[in-house]
Parts: sequence; structure tokens; C-alpha cells
Amino acid sequence: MSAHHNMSIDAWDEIRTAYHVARLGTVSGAAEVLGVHHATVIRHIDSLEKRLGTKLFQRHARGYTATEAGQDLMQVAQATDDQFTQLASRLKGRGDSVTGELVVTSIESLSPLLSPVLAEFQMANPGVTVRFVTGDRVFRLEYGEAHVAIRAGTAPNEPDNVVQRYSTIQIALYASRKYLGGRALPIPEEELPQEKFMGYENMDSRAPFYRWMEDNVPRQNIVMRGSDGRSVKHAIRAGIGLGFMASWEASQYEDLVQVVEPKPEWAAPLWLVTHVDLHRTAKVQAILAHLKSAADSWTLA
Amino acid sequence: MSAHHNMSIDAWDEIRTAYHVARLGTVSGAAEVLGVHHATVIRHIDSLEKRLGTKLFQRHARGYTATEAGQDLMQVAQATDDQFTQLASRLKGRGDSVTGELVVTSIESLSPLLSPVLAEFQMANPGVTVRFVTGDRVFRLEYGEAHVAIRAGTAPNEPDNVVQRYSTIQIALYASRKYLGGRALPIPEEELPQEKFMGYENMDSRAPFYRWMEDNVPRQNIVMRGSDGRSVKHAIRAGIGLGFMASWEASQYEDLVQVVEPKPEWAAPLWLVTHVDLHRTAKVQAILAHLKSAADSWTLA
DNA sequence: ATTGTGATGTGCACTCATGAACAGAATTGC
DNA sequence: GCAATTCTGTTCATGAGTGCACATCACAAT
Repeated sequence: MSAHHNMSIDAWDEIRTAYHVARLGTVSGAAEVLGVHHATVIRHIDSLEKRLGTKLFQRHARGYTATEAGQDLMQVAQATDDQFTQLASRLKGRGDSVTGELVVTSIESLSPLLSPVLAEFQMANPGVTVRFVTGDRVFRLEYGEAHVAIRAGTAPNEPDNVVQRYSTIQIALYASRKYLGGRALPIPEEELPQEKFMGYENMDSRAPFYRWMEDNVPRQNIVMRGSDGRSVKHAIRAGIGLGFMASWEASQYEDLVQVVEPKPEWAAPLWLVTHVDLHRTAKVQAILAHLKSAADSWTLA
Repeated sequence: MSAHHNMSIDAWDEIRTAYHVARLGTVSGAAEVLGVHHATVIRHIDSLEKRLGTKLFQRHARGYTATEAGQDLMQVAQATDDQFTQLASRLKGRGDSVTGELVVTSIESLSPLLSPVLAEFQMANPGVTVRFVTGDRVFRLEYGEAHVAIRAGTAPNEPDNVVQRYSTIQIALYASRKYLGGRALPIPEEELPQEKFMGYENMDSRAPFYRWMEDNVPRQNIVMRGSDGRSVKHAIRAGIGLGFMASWEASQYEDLVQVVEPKPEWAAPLWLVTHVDLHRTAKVQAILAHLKSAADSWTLA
């Protein structure tokens, strides 16, 4: 039983037709405006009247004149037409201009790098409201959780996602001067496993430097683990031992020094990933362009 | 050029489809509610997005989630659906119940006869507003000028008008006692042409008693003419001579007497005429029934 | 792992709404 | 009064939109 016990009109096009007939007073005029044959207009009216059980028009050779019911319908349809027209211009404009919300997501560790860039973008486009969502859980673009995501690591290959190569985060091993105590640098690679290390809580991540640490550093030498980048950073600065950090972040601190020449495989590629449905919109294109131009001024490599 | 330079949406059904998709979150669910195949829903969405130039939904295997644009559309469509539903119930009710305006038209001379009947009807149906329009010009039902007309004379045969036999107005020759001066009644028919007569201004009317007067009474004996029934009535009562009057009206006055037995051909048939489009509506049926029952209590013959 | 379920998406046959042509009627013009 | 115009209304052929079937995919549960 698919019958609507609560009567709701399931032929909006017919109302639209009736509206123009009531407005113009003739079937032919309405047919011309609607771009259909006048026979179609007559059929729409007949169908609608049959459905409503009420005569909407009185037919005569000079045209159709709306009954009270028809005039009532005309007023409602008039309002509807106005609202739809406004909606259309809103939506049209929304497609070509950068307004409304713009949701960007990334892993939390990129936050200090991206925040200023996004702030810049917002100031350049006052009409847009930027929401920067970070978190270790992957925000799913296909559910509309974000317009663009900055992902790190291996290239995502989820379907319906258009992914672009973005930039490269140079990762290196750092330690504080306090820990090193004036030792000669770089530390020879064969001696590294004997150092103390600051590790990560969830090493299940497939980041290459994680795997390097798992493979080359004895478990007992990983003396502490942190679950987020900030705690790792503070532990290293406190002198607990060696640890992986992004070069751009470590270089901001005078007390941190790079202990070995970074291996190329440690580098974490960044990916700009957007949903295919939203990729072509002006808003997404604008933020992508802005992110790329910002990356050009970075000195990450 | 039939191009709409002002963008207005010319596919309301597609908006309705998109509305239900946005509301339910899945194409399949919307298809079931709408009573169409889910492929149709997909095609509607695609068409609408193409038309608006904006993505309304993000597609994924679990369903469709509305973008900002889609949510905007959903709100507008929600309001539209509510308004249409209200309209439908209003119109549905209007078809089966007697409410709103009811326009009745007749020739002016029937006004005193019909007015109390219409007043009765209004009091029996408080929801209806009765407009009683009299005038010598014929109000055209097909232009929506009236719901029901009471016509006198020969049966109207206009197309699209359903006409019913109503009642018969008995017309007879009357004169005031002052004019007669106590003569014996009835006046022999062969002496009638020698009497003085009160006539009508527009004798072009095809009423049978008009023609009788034209045919049987010498022109110079029609000593006065009036353009409306009231002036004729007053002239007769003033004693100017003989004149045709409706029996129901003349019988109200003590000073008026019937001078000859009325000829059957003088009687004026009344017709109830309605437009075919409105004839079946409850409102029209109600007033017709009321008029007929009122006629049963009349003593016109 | 594997099966099951409930989604979206697409090619193909078909039906139904549409469009073209014509007829009828009323009003307008000369 | 007669022709011209402008409507409505109906019939019939056609094409666009629809429904069906099947493929595909994602998630959940056993």
C-alpha cells in the first residue's frame, strides 16, 4: 500500500502549469510561456482538477478564468515560484562563488602548518566560513564530512575521491641539546639503535619512519611513547631521547638539533583529496589553489 | 526566443524528488515514497544538478547526503510541500462543502421573490457568503460572473450551460380599483383593446405577454411605459390603466384586481441555469436544492 | 573469510506523456 | 454580414521518460 493517506500533491509540475494558466488567463498563453504544447496544458489542468476533485477553471472560448479554488492555487503557486526563483539564484551563485562553509580536515600534526594558510584564505574570501577539523580518525569525504582533506602517507585510492600530490613533509630524527650534551653530529647510523627514543603510541600506522623505528630500534630503547605530536615534541625537548619530527616544526626550536641526515624514505608525502562531486566547484578549486601557492613558499625539503 | 533570461525553475517535480531524497537520505527510499523506480530518482537528481550547475548531493554506496545546496533546497521544498498540502485540503474541502462565495444572478423583477429564499439559504449555511446580483444585462456564467442564474422566458440554450426547468411565473392583467371604478369583472376579452394600458419601455423583449400587448392593443392606448417593474407597478396602482404583473406580486396589494382570466401563454417559465463546470459542486447543488424546495411552497399557478 | 543485505548505477524495451494537425466555436475586424 | 483571428478541444504518431533487469559496491554479521 503506497497510498498517501495524508493527501499531499504529487504533481508539482501540474500546479506550475495551472499557475501560469491562472496568471495568463489562457491555455495558449500558458503553453507558450511553459514551452509546451497547449494540449499538454489542457491535460495537466484536467488531471489536476480530477485529482483535487475541484474545478479550478471555467472554460470558455476566450480562455480559462480561475474559480475561487483556482485563485487560491494561483496565490500559493505564486509564492512557490518566487521561493524557487530565489533558491535558484542562491544555488547558481553558490556554484560559481566561494561562499558558505568550507570544511578542511587533516591529521592533527599538520594543524600548525595549515592553520595560518587557512586563516589567510578566509581573510581573502570573507564570504566563506572555514572549519578546520583535525583528528586521527579519517573524515570521510563521501559522507560530506569535509570538502577537502589533507592526508599524509601513501596515496589514498578510495573511489570517488580525486587525489592530488601536494607537498612533502620532511621528517627527521631530532634531539634536544640537553640530551646530546655536546656530542659530535651527525651520530653514526650504526650507533643509533643504542640511543634512547621517543616513540608513538599507535605505531600501527604505516608511516615509513614508524617502520624504520620498529625495525631498527630495540623495543626497550623506546623509553616513552606519546599519542599525539605535541606530547612527543615536548618529551624530546625535555631531553628524553631521539624522536621523529617534521623538519618545519623542529626548526622552530633552538634547542632541537637534527642528529642524522634524514633518509629520503622517511619523507611523508602529502595528498590533497577531494570528493569528485565537489572537486569542480569554485569553492574547492579556490582553496586548492590557495593551498598549493602556500606550499610553494614553504621550505620543507 | 522562449529562453528564460530570469532563471526560474521549470521542473518542480524534480525539486520534489530531490526534496524526498534529501529528507530520506537514500535514493531507494525516496523512490518508494514517490512511487517511482529508483532509476527515475537518480535521473531527476542528475537533471536538476545539471540545470542548477551545483551538486546537491554527495553520492556514496550508503545513500545520498545533501550538500549545503541540497539542504537549502530541502528547506525550501519542505515549506512548499507544507503549503501544497494545506492547499490540497482547502481545495478538497471546498469541493464537498458549501463555503466561500456563492453568486446568484437574476433579472431585477424577481428580486423580491428570491431575496428571502437566498437569505434563508445563507442562514442555513453560515459558511457561505451569498451575493445576489440583479441587472438587465445577462451575467455570463462561462466567465465566472455567477454560479447560478435564474432566467425567465424561453429556455436558454447556451453551450456549456446546464439549464433546468424551475418554476412558472403566472402573469396576469391587473388594474387598480381606482381605475376600474367598480366595473364588473372580468372585462370581456373583446373590450380589452379599448382600455388604457401601462407598457414597458423595452418591448423588444420576447416575453409572450409583451407580444400579446403589441398585437392586441393599439399603440395609442399604451399611455405610459416604464423601464423597470417597480415603476410599472406604481403606475398601475396609481390608476393609469391595465398592466401586466406577476400574480405573486399583485396579490400583495389590496387595491389591485385581476381584470381577466390569465391566458396560459402569458405565463413566464423560469429556468435555473448553471455552468457545467460548477454544476456538480456541492455548493451549487445545495443552492439548487434550496431554490427548488422554496418553489414548492410558492403558489404561483 | 564469507555470505547476506541494501544501497547506487547502467543498458534496454516499453509505455505514457507529449507534440502536430485538425476541427469547432466565439469574438473581432472590415 | 462575412472573413479573419484566436482561442479550446480531440485524435493520432512519435519520442522522451520510465520501469526492469542486472551489475557493482559497501557495510554488517555470522
